[in-house]
Amino acid sequence: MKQRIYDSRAQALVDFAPREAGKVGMYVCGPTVQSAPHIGHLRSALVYDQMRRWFAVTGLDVTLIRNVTDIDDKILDNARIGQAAGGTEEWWALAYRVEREFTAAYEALGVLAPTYEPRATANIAEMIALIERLIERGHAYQVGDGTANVYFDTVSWAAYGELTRQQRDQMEDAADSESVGKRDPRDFALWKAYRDTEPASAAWASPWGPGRPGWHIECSAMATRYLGTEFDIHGGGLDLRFPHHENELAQSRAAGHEFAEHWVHNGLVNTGGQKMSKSLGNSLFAADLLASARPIVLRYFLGSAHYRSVLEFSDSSLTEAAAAFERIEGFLDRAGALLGGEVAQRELPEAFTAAMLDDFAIPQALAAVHEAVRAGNTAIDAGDVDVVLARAGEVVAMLGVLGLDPRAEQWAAGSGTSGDAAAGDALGSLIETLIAQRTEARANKDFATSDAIRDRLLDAGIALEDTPNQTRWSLT
RNA sequence: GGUGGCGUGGCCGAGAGGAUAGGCACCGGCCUGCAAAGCCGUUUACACGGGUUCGAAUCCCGUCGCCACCUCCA
Repeated sequence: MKQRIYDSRAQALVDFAPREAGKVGMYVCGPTVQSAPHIGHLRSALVYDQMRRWFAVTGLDVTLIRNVTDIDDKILDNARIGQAAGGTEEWWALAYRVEREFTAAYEALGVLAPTYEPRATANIAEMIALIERLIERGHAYQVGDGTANVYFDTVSWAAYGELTRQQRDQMEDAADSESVGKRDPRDFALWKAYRDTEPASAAWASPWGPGRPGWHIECSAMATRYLGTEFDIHGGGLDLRFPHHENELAQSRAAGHEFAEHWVHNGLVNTGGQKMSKSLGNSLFAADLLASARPIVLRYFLGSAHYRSVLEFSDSSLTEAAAAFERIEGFLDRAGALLGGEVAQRELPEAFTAAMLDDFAIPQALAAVHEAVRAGNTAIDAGDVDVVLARAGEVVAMLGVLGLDPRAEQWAAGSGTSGDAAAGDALGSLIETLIAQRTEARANKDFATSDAIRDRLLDAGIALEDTPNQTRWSLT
């Protein structure tokens, strides 16, 4: 069975075959590091993380490039706002601080580091070279007023609009077209002239004069630098289809590069049926989410809708995701207790593989996980060790592919007892003592005492579960 | 005005011409001293109106509602 993937440009599911056998090159638009990461950023990163993990499972050597846009209007604006309020942070310090917040959030979620993470400011020379090439080929121009502004000439590129199937004359005009000397309202900035209201540190020398790059040119330059003029997959959020990706495609093709063979776009996150936005006050910041749920539960939640669908977030989302995920964890715990140790990974079930090959259908893959959990639980109740081994091994394998194995090193810090190991041991020892007292009380049919012990522990955040041979405890 | 998408049971969320997706919640049963966990089972669906078909949530037409994007000194 072949890998199927939905190509946004073709607007169809297509068979995916790497351009070069055994290898896949992916470029994903990373964040503009202007303010704190939110749930949408996390979802996007996770989508491509799970894609690249799956490609690796199928035997491909993945090169994943995810950029950091660290120079942009909003970064300069936010630094200016901070300084106006009495702060001292420079735009580049702000960008770097926010970049580290993103990295921390990605790591907390178990998003693997990309193969490389280029910064826009480290690729200015490549951008300038690309712009020069576009001017030479007649697809870009410096405005005639002597400023350093350079625009892409959309009229010169007949295929303009091919990604999103838009007709040039049907597009709304840009509001700024008159003031900056564009030949056509649809033309977009490749190089933005330095203005004296901006910090000198935000300007680079160029053949047209000091300035900084436009938004889109960076991705064309970086994708080409690290993946070549032709590569397999370009991804990003659905909101980037136009203008960002349309422009990237136009300028790259106009420069004579084949560029991305397939385009993929991940869906956005809604709350209360609305896109989240700062003006609505419904932003869901990564830091808050990571503080209100275990990271692995957040990761499970973010994978609970297909990557191209809108994902709805509500107050109960994380609670529900926790309940669902704890069901899986509970099975692994029970299976581990029965089998007396680590569960050896087995082959992936057919249904799981089929789901992943079908455009990364993770909700269906999770259904396969739950099927195995249910069958495994039944086998535990029946004492059928062989079946328990098989199902548990499959569950571990599937969770591994999705980056959701609760026993993985990644999650060690965020699970179980807080504090150091000694404190954990001391707590465990205390609990075991109380459990022993309760077991004795139960043996004497002194249920008032046994229930009191259980209630006290529950108040302290420790839940007890009686099994046929032992009483197990867990933190709630 | 243009482009793309969506409307599935209390909630989340798959599917896409012919059986039960899955999870959460709820209810009943089994198990348990009682719980918890687990297992079994019941209930509640495919926005609306037409059409095609032996058969439509799934295809076609229309209507309604909702969402995203439409170029960056916003």
